[in-house]
Amino acid sequence: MKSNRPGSDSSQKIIDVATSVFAQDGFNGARMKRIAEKAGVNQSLLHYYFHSKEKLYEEVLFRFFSGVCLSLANHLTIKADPVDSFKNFIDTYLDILNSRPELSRLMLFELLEGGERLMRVIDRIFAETGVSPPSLAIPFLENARKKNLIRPVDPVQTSLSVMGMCLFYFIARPLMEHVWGKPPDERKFIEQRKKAIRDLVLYGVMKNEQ
Amino acid sequence: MKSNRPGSDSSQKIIDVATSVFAQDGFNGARMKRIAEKAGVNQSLLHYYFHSKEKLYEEVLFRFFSGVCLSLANHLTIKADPVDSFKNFIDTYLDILNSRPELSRLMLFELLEGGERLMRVIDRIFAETGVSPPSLAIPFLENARKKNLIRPVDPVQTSLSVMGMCLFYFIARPLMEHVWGKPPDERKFIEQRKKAIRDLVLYGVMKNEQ
DNA sequence: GTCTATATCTCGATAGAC
DNA sequence: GTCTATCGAGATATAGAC
Repeated sequence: MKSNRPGSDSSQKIIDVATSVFAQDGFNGARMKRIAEKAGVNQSLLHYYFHSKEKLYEEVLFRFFSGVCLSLANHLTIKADPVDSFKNFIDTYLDILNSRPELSRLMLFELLEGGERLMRVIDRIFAETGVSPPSLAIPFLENARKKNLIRPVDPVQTSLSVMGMCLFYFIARPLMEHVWGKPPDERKFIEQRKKAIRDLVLYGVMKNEQ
Repeated sequence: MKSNRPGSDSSQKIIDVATSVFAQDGFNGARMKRIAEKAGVNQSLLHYYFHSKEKLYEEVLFRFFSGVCLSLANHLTIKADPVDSFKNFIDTYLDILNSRPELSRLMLFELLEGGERLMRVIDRIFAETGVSPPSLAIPFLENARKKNLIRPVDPVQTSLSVMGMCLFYFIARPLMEHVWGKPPDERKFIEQRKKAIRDLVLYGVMKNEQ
């Protein structure tokens, strides 16, 4: 299990640890020393493999978001019933955010820092796989629209709304718990979150008979 | 207008500049040197007035969020018609976010860094003014609920949804423009954003006759 | 590939003159 | 109150032995 084996996998280990450290502290807050320590390798190995902190970070972003996009593309399926499609979309999105705590943090740190590096990564992913946010989101709205089940909503606005609702909880959790109190059961809370977003997107808060 | 006047207002100038620099770069990314330069004062003045970077930052957070809470409390009014109340709530929230670009960035940087300092600041604001997120949000839901106009939604879930929808646009703008293209008129886009959030919260995407 | 040792730089903070 | 000068810590990055 030690890293100084022949045909060493130190490089992969570094990427994995760096992903978690960058997600925890952001690019500015992350320390190369800490990554080396947690990976159990010498600090100069990071430079040997990845040249600089900047390059290491971009490699982390690319590998991580490639994986997420693939996972999203695999799990999102358009059902016959548009309501089922929405349900699947939101559930999948929240499940992925929940199973990879790094995702929301890497994404928001990047957005706050301007997002140039993430844009480059997204372009690269799109060029290699054909997957992009619009290509993931639009079919669901068009499907429902064709069947005349929904209002003619703007896909950009709706995407912003759904992403904001889904992402925000994972970022705001500590503050939310401080202000509203800690929910007794975290797993149950996620399920409630899913249902709340689903119901809000589909029906809003108004009573049906209104 | 120079800073070395008697009865100098350098202290206020430093706070103002520091607010914008911390919002731009986050606590870790911000540089005391840059704050001093942009404020047109010597770097050691920052330490003379605020002792340390940490203390300066907390002072920035407190003054800024106090102002925002006051502004929110002033503009939020419960109307006779709950639909008008919601409209007012969302419009006010988006207007404030739009008029103070630092707000969403300071808030999200704080959340990503754990939020301990923001929690302390919120407690302090609550102790001094009685204003807190629940005290701002709950009356609107209760008002509508009493009149039996809305479903019995969870206030925590609904607050998370509304805040997420409102905040996300201001953070994701660069990426959104990269992926979906730049909207031709920014002011118009904000108004569309208001309407989209309002309609989604009230009615969801489903057609009324559904 | 992996290590030790170190160069180089930048940051936050302080001492002390004025 | 405001300045100059500087300290000491800690960061990224590199040189070179093994």
